[in-house]
Amino acid sequence: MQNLLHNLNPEQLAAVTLPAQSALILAGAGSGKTRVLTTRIAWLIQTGQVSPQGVLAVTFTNKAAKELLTRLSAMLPINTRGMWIGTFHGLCNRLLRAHHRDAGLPQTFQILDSGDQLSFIKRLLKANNIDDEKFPPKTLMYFINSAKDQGLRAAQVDAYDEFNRKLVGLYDLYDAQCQREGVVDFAELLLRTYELLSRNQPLREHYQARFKHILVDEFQDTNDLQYKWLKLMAGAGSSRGAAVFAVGDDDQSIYAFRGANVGNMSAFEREFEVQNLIKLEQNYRSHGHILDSANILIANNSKRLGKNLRTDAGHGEPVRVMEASSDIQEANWIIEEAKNLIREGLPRSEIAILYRSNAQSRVIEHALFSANIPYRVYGGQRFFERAEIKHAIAYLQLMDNLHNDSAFLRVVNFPTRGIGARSLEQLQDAAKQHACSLYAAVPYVGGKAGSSLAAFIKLIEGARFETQYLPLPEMVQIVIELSTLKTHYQTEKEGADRIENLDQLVNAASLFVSEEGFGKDAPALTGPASANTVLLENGDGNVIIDADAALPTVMSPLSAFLSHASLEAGDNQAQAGQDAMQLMTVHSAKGLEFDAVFITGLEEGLFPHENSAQEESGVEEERRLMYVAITRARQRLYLSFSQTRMLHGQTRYNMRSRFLEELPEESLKWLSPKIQPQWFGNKKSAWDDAPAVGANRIAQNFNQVADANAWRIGQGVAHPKFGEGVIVNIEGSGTNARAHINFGKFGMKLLDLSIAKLEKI
DNA sequence: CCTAACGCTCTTTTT
DNA sequence: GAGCGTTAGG
Repeated sequence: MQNLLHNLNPEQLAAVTLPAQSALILAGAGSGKTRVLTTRIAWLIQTGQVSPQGVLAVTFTNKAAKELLTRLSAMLPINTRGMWIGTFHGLCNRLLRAHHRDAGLPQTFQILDSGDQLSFIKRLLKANNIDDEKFPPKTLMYFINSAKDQGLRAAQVDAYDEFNRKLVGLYDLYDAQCQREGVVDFAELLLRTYELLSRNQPLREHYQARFKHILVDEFQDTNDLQYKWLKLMAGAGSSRGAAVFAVGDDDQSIYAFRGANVGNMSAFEREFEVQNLIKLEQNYRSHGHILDSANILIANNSKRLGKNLRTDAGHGEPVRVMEASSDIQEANWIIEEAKNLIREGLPRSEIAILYRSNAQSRVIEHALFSANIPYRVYGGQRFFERAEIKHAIAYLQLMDNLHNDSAFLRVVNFPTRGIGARSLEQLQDAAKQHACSLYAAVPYVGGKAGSSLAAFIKLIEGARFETQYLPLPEMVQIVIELSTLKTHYQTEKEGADRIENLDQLVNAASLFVSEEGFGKDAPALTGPASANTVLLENGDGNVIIDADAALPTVMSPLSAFLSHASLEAGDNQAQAGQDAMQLMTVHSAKGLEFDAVFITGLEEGLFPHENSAQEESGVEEERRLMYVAITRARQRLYLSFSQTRMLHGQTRYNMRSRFLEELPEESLKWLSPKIQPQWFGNKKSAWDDAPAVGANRIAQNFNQVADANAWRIGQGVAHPKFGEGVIVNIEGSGTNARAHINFGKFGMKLLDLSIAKLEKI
């Protein structure tokens, strides 16, 4: 135990050894958050305060869960199997598998990833003759997901107008169709579990009694439903409730756009009667100038719990700032600086290039490629999202659940077997008429022996029969062959990579079987009974099976593998292993750290992003994003922006980011001359002072590119409706040019210069 | 029924 | 500029 607590600083020590009460740990960037979390669990177990079975630790990503588990097994000589450590979704999946009957789900229910969900919705709209111009699939998807993320069923959503009433109706239809097909989206995993536990008292009490300590990572990222879920799981309010140990950083809350609610932190303090609030403010990562920049930047945010990072490291190098004339020049500059760093002895993998949006990576990649520097881009397509893998998985899904229409439609004519749109339309009509799945509807549409559809059914049935007693990897192998996916890609000229990936899928299945404890001889389609299964009597004399840690107790290897494929989309790293520079969005950099970091594209409209600039809360989230970006750096930090940039095939002329003005002068070193733009006189908003713009360099630069008659930044204009205003920014060129114009009391407008009736004044 | 050409959109992302 | 979805033609 001595060495467990060894080397913790006083705050960390205090957090790790807190009594069994709910606690909120405000853990700043680089303050040893994961260390505290793992040591806390190890300490609780080692001191006998809790058994491994009594621990529930929740994370957001599989990566974080895995890291928790590995670091924990290094600390503790015990089997970690008894502990429940996983993502919200992974844990809910386990619960729903074990209690599928109580949750009203088929045993082989399948999980829709976001791509699946979108095509599911498109299909729903088409089947119900809904105009997808008026109700775009993405809008509906967002509507449904955010309702579920708040814990609301269709009936509970407040429909305040005609449009919303329609959306609610579609939400209801959507849920019904999911139920019919035996599929569940990500948010549903949580909502279903929440409803299951709130309705089923014996079950709820069983789990509440079991988990004495609940630990939550990245608490600032929880949404409303996850918070309610935690309250239920912990038995909040009851005297025997679990101790919830929540670790988070409100300054790193960057996922509000997908439902995360930082307000959960203060709600937690209140509702869990938190007596122990501990701030971890000692930073072990960054040099002084970098940390000062982060602290001073984030101080511009109004809604904060308040926290200031400090370091014992010296000031270190100043933060270097560069203005480039174009995005291409920006990329070339980055590469020159990176070469210097590499020459100084930095490994390439310790240099990261961050950007706000993925579209920015192309120019940088091109420059790196020309310079012959190995690099790795994060955030590309994941393994399980590749088309060929999705197809193979769909065959398996269909075999596991014949009513999964999404899977049916994906592969019924792939590879092509002469089943076209017309036959499928008929089939869909028949399915609707008989209220059954597409698979079951085949006999109704002349699925006579010999027809293409009948042949397809025969294929699926044959595959089921042939593989029913085979271990999972063989099963996958055979399905890839029988489906003719392999031969299809063999005849395709670019198919070699795809075949390689299909082989990888068989490997993934083997790996999954050995890692998740599915014996190689276990039958693939039926779940084996297990000695680990815990049986309990509930009040009605019914039996509750505790969903214990090992998946084999509650589901078949195939179902488990399919869940795995949806819940863990797999690595998206290209050529791992090589010492390569790291390219990624700021979002995906969260949780990582590097010796040297480049933050690129620091321009108004890009970072902060224009879609976030409308509301103050949007700008504050962008600022937190910038804070996350800065705090990734250990020793060197470079900031860059460009006068011109190609975006969506058009040249844009952006002002430099307001965030640059918010950094401490004394920590910065400008590598290019710093031109003082007049519109940054105050810190409210970059737009506010726009009318004061006179001749400035960006405008001049714009004039060099465009012809003399063109509109220019700073030009005063008159509009028939909005009156007098001034051009603040121009994007695009020629007939596509649009301008941000500040019309004073009418506010900022974005007008098409070739359409709007504007006069120069 | 299948392929090629056009036209629209377009943050951030994990599960 | 690129990827997707729709439409026109083979």
